[in-house]
Amino acid sequence: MHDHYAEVSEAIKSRISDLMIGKMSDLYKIFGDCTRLRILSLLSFGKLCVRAICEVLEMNQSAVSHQLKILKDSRLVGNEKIGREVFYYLLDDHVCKIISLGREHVSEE
Amino acid sequence: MHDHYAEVSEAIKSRISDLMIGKMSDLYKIFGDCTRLRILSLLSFGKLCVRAICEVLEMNQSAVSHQLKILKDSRLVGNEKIGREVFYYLLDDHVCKIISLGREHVSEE
DNA sequence: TTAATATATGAACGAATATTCATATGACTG
DNA sequence: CAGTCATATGAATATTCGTTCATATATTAA
Repeated sequence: MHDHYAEVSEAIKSRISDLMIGKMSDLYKIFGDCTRLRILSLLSFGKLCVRAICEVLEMNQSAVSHQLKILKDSRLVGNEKIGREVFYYLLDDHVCKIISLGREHVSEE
Repeated sequence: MHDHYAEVSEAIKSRISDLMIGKMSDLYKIFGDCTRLRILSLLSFGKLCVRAICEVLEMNQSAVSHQLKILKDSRLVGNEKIGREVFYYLLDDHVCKIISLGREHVSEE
């Protein structure tokens, strides 16, 4: 039987903390849904109100609002109410970078 | 009522294709699970066999193998059989970059 | 050959979650 | 004020998905 202690202990040292892993996987989960990704991709163009997002995505307003809430709770987007419309916009630079990297990756297949 | 046609049409033009969005969200889904992320993080250290991964993660061998299969099917890892052990390793540079970006993001909170 | 070890995999189960429906709130309009 | 429009949200439903259990395959050891 092969002894794994050496490689395992080095691996443990190089391990990212479980707290960090949890936060990171939560972040990726956000990106791991078509609707949210389409919303983020749209918002990389600029500020849009909910109805505009629904029109482009051809989706139920309720579904879109639910996902916008998730994006807002995770602080990836912000919003601003003007009259009875609510405009959403990207809050974080990493969003664009992460989307770019993902796009690069799937383009190279 | 506000007219959205201008902003919506610009948004549509800037939109990533749905096929692309689907592939991208599939990629992020992979990262959106603690177990898979921990495995990828471990493998960024170097090649490891299944049992070593199980030991570090303190997880069921079956659970780990199932996740390794998902990682392999999505071509993020490769493997090599030596004797009765199977060693897994990272296949793609984007993996490390995406993990780095995610780590940066969650670190800045 | 028999036993033990390393890994893979199908099925079952439970947990997480995206969408829809119904409805509530709040703002503008006439 | 009454009606309409924009958005938010709780509940229900359906589906996806991670883990476990049982078991199969393959390799090494005795």
